[in-house]
Amino acid sequence: MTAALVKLARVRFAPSPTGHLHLGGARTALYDYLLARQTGGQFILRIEDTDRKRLVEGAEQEIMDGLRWLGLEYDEGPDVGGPFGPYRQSERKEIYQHYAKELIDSGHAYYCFCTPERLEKVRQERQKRKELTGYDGTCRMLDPDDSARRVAAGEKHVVRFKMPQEGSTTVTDLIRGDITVDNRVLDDYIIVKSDGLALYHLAAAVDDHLMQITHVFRGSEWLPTFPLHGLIHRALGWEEPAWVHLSLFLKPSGKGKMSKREKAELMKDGYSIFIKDLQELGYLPEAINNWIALMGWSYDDHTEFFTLKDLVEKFSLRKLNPSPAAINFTKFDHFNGLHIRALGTADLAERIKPFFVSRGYDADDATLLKIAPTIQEHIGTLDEAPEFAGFFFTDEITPAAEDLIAKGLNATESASIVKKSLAVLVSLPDIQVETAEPPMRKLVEESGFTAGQVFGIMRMAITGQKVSPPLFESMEIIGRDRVLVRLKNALRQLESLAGQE
RNA sequence: GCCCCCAUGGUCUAGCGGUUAGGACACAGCCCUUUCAAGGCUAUAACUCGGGUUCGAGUCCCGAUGGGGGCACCA
Repeated sequence: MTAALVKLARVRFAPSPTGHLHLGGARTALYDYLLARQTGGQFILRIEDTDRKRLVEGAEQEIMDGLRWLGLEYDEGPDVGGPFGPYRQSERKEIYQHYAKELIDSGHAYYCFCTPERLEKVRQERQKRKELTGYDGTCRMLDPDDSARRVAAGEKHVVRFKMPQEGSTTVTDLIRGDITVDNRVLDDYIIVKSDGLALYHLAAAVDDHLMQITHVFRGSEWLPTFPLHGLIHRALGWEEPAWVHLSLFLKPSGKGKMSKREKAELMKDGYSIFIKDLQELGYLPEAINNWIALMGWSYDDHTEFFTLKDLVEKFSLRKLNPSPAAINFTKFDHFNGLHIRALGTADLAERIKPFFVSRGYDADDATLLKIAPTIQEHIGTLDEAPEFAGFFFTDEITPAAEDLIAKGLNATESASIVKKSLAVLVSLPDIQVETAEPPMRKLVEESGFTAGQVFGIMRMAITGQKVSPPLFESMEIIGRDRVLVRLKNALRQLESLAGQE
């Protein structure tokens, strides 16, 4: 009901293609998507590739693939187009130059001819004297006409934003309120590099304005340059978007951001902060969305299970939390289990298929459909499916003889159990759960052994595993003939062991 | 060093001046049970510290401490 009153939001996710799409980026994109969908506005993907040196081959594609896999379809972007394109900053060079010129003409920016070497020297000297390390303002004093002539003559230059030298600047963050900074600590930031390409600060401001972005979600690492961004909009006479600085994700211990080495270490535990890895590790996009949505946002006391659709409905800027959050993979596992169990049978069957195939199993759809419900409550990630249920697709079940001996029994007793079970099963018209289970339970009662002992041996004989899906359901799927063969093999092994007793 | 942000159990969080400080994950125990799970129940566990304001502060203000982030012709 309020949605109709809310202005349609145009929200952008603006990653730079310098690496993998990770949890932090995914959460930003998720919030972007949620606000856009909730208000009936647009979700835009903009690639911030102004730094040509840091480009990583394939990164842009991975971002696009990742977003789609997560279900975060964008309405405008480099590969889908849109009315405000191009959506790659490297293709918008002239646009930025136009506005840089405008800033220079209006006295809000100036040309700077200082070399990187000189800058570095100044920085070091200032550091030694424990002064602010910002630009010393040498070119700020130059006569604009002179500067323009030097530029026209082809002299190498950058463009700097002219920061007010007195007073303070106040910018407003939606979740943190007003942030006021002394202008003296602000630098005359470079906004156009000597190669003519704009730096983030200018490019993002220009694009956000031109693309009519209403809300900017970004990481709180942008807080220090936040005043600059506000000032650029103001210098150009533009209304600022609503700024939302999201809290950072900390490593599981809560102490700092994850380092490169720690990211690699994580993989050993079956975790990763990269979306692509998570997909391969058998996590559901639904679970990722649910989990990261709750890291920095909350709904109410009791609901924590959310589908994407739920989130679109329930998301609110008001409930965003400014404090940093430690990544908790254990909770992620919990959410993944929840979402696996929420899947329909056919859906689950389809999703586990690639994991069987990649393990070399010839997994057919019909069988997959049958085993899906038997494993649904038992697996935490999709990639556990093959190790848990691979025995459905192979006849190479080779349990070790000793593993066929039930707890508290010897080989002779265990062999007799198998023999009796075999006799019961052979006598049955079929091996359906309803047919096989009652007589087998009767056998347990009459034999004096425990259910655990009898079914334990059968489980090992039939599945080759100590842990498996429910026994009778598994037997039905495997089929009578194959079950009998596996039982007979087990009997043979046990008898040979019994002979040695 | 300078600047900025943050602060409720181990972790994610609810709380928006008066609550037995609520929930979730994890952990422990119990129930269910042919394994592993799932599910149900129970338990342990928190307002960083110090000053104010107020009849009354986890909640408002100031300071300290701690944690995080930033100080590039990267984003």
